[in-house]
Amino acid sequence: MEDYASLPLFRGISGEELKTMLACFHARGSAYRGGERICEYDGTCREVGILLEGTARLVRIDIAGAQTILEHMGAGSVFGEVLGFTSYYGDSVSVVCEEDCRVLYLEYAHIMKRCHNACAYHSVLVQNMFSLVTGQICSLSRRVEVLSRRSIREKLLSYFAIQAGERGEQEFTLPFSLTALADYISTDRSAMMRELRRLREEGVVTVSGRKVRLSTGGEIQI
Amino acid sequence: MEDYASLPLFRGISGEELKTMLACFHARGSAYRGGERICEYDGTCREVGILLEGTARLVRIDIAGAQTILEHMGAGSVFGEVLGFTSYYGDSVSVVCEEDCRVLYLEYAHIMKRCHNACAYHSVLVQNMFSLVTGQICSLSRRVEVLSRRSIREKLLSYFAIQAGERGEQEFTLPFSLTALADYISTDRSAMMRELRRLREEGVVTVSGRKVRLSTGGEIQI
DNA sequence: GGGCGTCTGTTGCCATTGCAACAGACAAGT
DNA sequence: ACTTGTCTGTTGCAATGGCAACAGACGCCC
Repeated sequence: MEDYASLPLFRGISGEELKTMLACFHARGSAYRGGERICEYDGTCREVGILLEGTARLVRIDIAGAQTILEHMGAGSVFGEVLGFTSYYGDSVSVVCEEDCRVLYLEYAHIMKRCHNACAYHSVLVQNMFSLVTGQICSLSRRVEVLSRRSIREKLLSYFAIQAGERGEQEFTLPFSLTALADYISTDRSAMMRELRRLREEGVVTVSGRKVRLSTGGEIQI
Repeated sequence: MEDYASLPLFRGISGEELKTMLACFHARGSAYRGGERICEYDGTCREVGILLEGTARLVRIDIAGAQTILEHMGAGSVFGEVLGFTSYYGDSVSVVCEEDCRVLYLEYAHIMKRCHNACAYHSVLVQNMFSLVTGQICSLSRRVEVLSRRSIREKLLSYFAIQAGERGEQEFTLPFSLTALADYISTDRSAMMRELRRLREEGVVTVSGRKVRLSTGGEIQI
C-alpha cells in the first residue's frame, strides 16, 4: 500500500477504502529516471498521473526547438492531458523527469464517472483533485503575473516578491537554477544576469548562489 | 428557476433537484452594470460566482496603476477567489463587469463539504465545476504560451495560431479590441501596431478591423 | 587526471521595443 | 452641435534586451 494516504490527492481516505478504490480506478505505477520522458500530450493519454516521488517538469517544445517550462512538479503533483494543457501545431508538450520519479496513474474516466461500485470516498477524491487543480491555476496565474511585466527588472522583482510572499520572509532560496529562472520569466539569460547585477549594485536585492534577499522596502520601489 | 439547467455548471442535473440544491447552497443572484466592479479578491470572498449573462474580465491592477487582464469571461464562466487567483502586496485583483451582467453566487464551503442533505447530484455539480476549472487551466496555459514568446511578432503569430486552431479556420474575429490585444500579450500598443503593419506588408496576415486571416502556411514561418 | 556537461558570469553590438506625443474616426451622451 | 471617451494609426527617439561569443567553476563519469 505504501504511503499513498499522505498524498494530498488521497487526504481523508482511509487505507482500506483506498485499496479498493485503486483497484477500481485501474491504478498502475511506473518509475522513471532523470531526463526520461514520462509522457507526451499527444491526444491519446486519458490518464491522470500523480507524482509520488522525485521532481518533473511540464515542457513545451516549439517547432524551432525552443523549450518553455510550463510547470514544475514535486511529490504530490498531478498531471495529465485531461487537466487542461494542450499542444498546438507541431509544438509538443510533455512531462519530463528531473530527479528519478515514481508515478501512479489513474484512469480519468473512472474518476469522473459515477462509479458503479459506489466507493464511499469517491467524491472525496474528486474534491481533493479539485483543490490540486485549483493550486495549478494559482501557480499559472502567478506565472502570468510575472510574464505580463514589460521589463526584465519588473519581471524579476515581481517574481521575487511572490516568492518572498509565499515564504513570508524577505529571504528565500530559488527553486531553480538561474538558467531555469531566465527560462521561467522568458528572457535571455545573459540579459537577466545583467539586470540582476544592476539590482545588486543598486542594493535592491542580494543574490548569492540561489539565495535571494530583498532589501527592506525593496518590493515597493518597482 | 430561469434557464440554469443550460449552464455548463448544472449540466446533467434535473430542474427539480437543482431547485433544492440552490436553496441548500444558499444561492443568491445579483446584477451589475457595465464598468461596475463585481467583486474584489481581498481574502474575504468565500463564494463562487457563475456568470449567467453578460461579459466580465478578471483584472489585476498593480501599485503603479498598470492593468493586466487575467481572464475574459462570458456566460457560464465561473470565478471566485477560492478558485486559485490571489493578489499580492498592494496589487488588487477584481472582477469587472463589461456588458451588463447577472451573477449567481454559491457558497464554496457548501459545494465542497459533504452535504448533510445529501443532494443526489452534488457530486455531478462538483464534477462539472471540475471541468470548468480545467478549462481555465487551458486558457491560462494558452496565455502563458503566448506570453513566453520573446518578440512581439512571435507573440502575435502564436496568439493567431491558437485562435485559428480553435476555430479550425485560417480566418477569425478577435474577441478583443486591438488595444485589449496589446494588453493581453503584454506589449506596448504602438509597438504592436507597428509589428502588425510589418506582418501585413510581408503578407503573413491580413488584418481589417477585428478580422484576421492567416496566409496559408503563415503559421509555419515563425 | 582528463573529458564532458551544466551552470554562472561577462561583454559588444544592433535590432526591437517602450515611451511620449501626436491626429483622425467613431459612438454615446448632453 | 458639441463634448467626451475609446479606439485606431503613426512617428521619433532613447534604451532595453536578444544574440553571439566568450571564459571560468563545478560536479560527474570513465
